[in-house]
Amino acid sequence: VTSAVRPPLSRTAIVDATIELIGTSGPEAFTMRRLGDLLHVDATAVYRHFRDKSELLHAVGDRLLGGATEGIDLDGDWRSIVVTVCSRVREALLQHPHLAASVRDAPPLADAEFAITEALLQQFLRAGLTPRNAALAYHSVIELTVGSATIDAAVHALDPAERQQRYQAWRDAYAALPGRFTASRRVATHLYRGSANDRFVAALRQLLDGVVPPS
Amino acid sequence: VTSAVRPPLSRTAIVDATIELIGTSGPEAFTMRRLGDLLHVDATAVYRHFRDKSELLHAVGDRLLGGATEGIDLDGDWRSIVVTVCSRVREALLQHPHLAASVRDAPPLADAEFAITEALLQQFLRAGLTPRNAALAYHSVIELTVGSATIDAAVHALDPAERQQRYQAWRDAYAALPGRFTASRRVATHLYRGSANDRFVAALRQLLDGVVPPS
DNA sequence: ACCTGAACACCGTTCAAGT
DNA sequence: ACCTGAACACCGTTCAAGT
Repeated sequence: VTSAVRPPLSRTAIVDATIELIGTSGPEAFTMRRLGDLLHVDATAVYRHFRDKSELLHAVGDRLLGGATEGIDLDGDWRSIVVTVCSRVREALLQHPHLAASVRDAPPLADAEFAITEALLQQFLRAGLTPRNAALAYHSVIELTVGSATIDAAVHALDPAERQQRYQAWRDAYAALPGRFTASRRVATHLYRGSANDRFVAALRQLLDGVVPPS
Repeated sequence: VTSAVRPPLSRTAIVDATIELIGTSGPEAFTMRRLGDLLHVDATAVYRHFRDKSELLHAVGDRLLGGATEGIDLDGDWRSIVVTVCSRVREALLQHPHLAASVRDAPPLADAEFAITEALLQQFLRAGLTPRNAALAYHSVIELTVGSATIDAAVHALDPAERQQRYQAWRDAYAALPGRFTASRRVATHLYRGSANDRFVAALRQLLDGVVPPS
């Protein structure tokens, strides 16, 4: 009997498997043992290729952020470009909340992060901001993007029906508040409406309007 | 020999101890076993008062966010009120970064979170927004606040000298990028300038300007 | 060179038993 | 009523041993 020849592990294969694991079963499903199972390898074999779990997550982070600046027409409307890049970053962070930790700990993650920063700063300069204000705008949009991803991450893992159910439960909670919470009761029905991504884009566009008032 | 009479555990005492544990040794030092040690009690005794770890963190979160809406003159300038409340929320999250996780998982945390939501929504309604737009504005400022806290948390834990050193290292990294990163090199010297809190306030004010264009 | 498998030092949590 | 302590089902990681 000839057994199937398994190619040796590689950093690339491990990163692929990690992303698959997170994608299918949610971020909390990622453990080294489960990763080993998926790779049909002992869990500890991964340690030959990555020093530890955080180094692996780092590599995953760079992979996921890698697509954020791909194939973008850098001469289009600057607002739209910023929205697209940030939406992609948010999407990548949503896939993997652990990623937010890597992002916050050491900004210059790797190539992907530099490319994102360059793209955003470029657009802010194109929009006519001074370098100083471009830097501020960059910090602002990144903060909003990371915050949106952080907040939405848990709900994002649910399937659509469960998600809507949870949003409804939250609306109900605000609607049921006692007397002194007049504003909450009045607004309750409008909270968590639409997709989280739409809310993010709306927020980002408003932020950009504050940065460069629309003419 | 009369042994010292230990008062029975209470939710309050457990929350106090948890905050102490996090405050002194960093958030990763918090485990149920260590909490038990600090309380001079078996780790599992806590389970009589809290269903599980996440419920305990929930209560801790509410305690820390409790001060965010205290003593605020709700008839002042609405922008300033929003900035103050959000700054306090950010400050609370910064002190205890792992709290951001509890915040994101289940918005209706408890009393403190309802009070914050009410205060913010109230101000947005005062500013003339429709309930629908007030809800959007609320989501926006919370996302920015959580994002700012998430990003700044790691650096915030450093002492000022180390912090400036790290910011300088990041500026240097961007300044040293190769040819095609023109925008990054041009803006590098302006990145991470001023205090993180000032950057946050600047971002928040710009967001508010986008929400309600200044007259 | 690359992987295995036992082992270590932890986790959160349950539950019968104690007082 | 409240807490203990053993136990369970996990973790990430190390390291000698295998091939």
